[in-house]
Amino acid sequence: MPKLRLYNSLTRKKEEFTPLDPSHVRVYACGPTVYNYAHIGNARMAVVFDLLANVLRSIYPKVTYVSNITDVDDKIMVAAKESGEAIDVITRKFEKIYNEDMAALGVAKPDVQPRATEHIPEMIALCEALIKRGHAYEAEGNVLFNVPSFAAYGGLSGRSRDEQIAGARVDVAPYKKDPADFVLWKPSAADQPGWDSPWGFGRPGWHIECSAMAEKHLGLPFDIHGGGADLKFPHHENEIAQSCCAHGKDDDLSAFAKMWVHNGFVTVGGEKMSKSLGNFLLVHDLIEEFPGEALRLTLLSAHYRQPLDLTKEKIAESKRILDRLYRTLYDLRDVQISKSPAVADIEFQEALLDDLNTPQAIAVLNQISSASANDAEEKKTLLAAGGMLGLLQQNPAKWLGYDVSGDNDVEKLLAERTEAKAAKNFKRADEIRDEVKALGFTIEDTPEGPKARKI
RNA sequence: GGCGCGGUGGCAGAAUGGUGAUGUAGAGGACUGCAAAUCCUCGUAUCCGGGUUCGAUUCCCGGCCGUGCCUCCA
Repeated sequence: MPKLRLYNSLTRKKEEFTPLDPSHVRVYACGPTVYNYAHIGNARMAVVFDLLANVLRSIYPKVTYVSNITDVDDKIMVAAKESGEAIDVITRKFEKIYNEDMAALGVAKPDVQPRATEHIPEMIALCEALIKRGHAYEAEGNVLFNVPSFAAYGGLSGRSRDEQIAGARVDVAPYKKDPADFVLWKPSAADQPGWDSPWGFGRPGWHIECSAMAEKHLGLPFDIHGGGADLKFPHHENEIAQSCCAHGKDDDLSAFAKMWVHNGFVTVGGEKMSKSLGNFLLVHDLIEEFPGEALRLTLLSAHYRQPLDLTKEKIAESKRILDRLYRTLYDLRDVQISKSPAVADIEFQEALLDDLNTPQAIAVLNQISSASANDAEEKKTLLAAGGMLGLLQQNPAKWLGYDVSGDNDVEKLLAERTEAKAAKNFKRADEIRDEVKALGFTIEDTPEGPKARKI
């Protein structure tokens, strides 16, 4: 069986992936907090783990991929106050938009997409377990995780306790036993979202929801936990602390998830997106301007751990690459193929199995597209390889804009131009080309006659 | 300040201790009435300085530059 190699953030090494249970691979990736339109950083995470799930499915019989929706968070409360909309209206709205936008990028919905608000009892149970084991304490309606109680804390991000304190710029709440302690549960005012708990009316802190949802839907330990690189600290560090300590695994960082996979950032203009710079790129806007598939290819054009600087020029270039690949498929449109094979191409597969080396995989895809020893093989392989990457599954004629049926004006002009050409009236033929262009089409003369293509 | 990542052709971007992929842009050519597409050809690309080595873009050390995390963040 082919083996996947993945860079494990926990060990800082590329490792061979060995599932805990080869008959059922379990993956969790931190999803979005739904209070605004998804930006391209959210999209990169979704595309990367969608691809990882595809690759795992190609070599293991069963894969469960869980990615959550965080629908309780102070940022959502702020957004609600600003817009005047109810919190659940906002979260449902942006959850829906998130899923629609990701679908436009060819991202399949995760096998399970749990909502934080539907796992409050599990979070409360985790808090209770942590208190019982002496890893958490109550103070003024808060439940706090006591960081010094977990000696292995900081192992994922490589931070010693001294460094954390030295680097801390946050005000330390007076009720904290230790400056590094973080909130598991906090009190809510009557007008804030909250749930009854042993510590009064309150709501979860930021990190506990992922611990609860991952455990509920995958069981512990599970195989791979993923997310954006910025989540490593403190979010993932704290997830590990909560989940390991709640189950008495005080000395084993991998008792929660065996491997940690982090995707790199998307930058705009060489800098991280931020509100102050005003350089946020939203998926919602980009897919108005470009096909979602072009954006997906752009997101896959750099290795997932590398930073990716996204520009519109780059998306446009991806579009041109897809044009060429779809043209290859269009040229093979009459070639009959049997069902696509599970393994597209050995080199292609090896590229992806080597820590999801998508640039290499795309290079192989290009080679397949230009080297055509056997048309049926070529078509089959392109479709299979493209499918693995979430690309090339559309109708080539439609993608290329050859589908002009029903446009009588264009068809009439094409016929007229054919006549003009037959009469060697090239002046008129060129005029018609301009007229058709004004209608939004370009004319391509082919052995089968002229074709209009939507620009 | 602490920790990390990166600097490869115009641009994007892999890989590698010994002929440096792939794409895109550009140039030339074939084909075409002209185009488009396709095909062929082309380009003095591994940040700088040391070290290890028969050999370094690759490994090590030191610079310089860029960027990220340390605070909400995918």
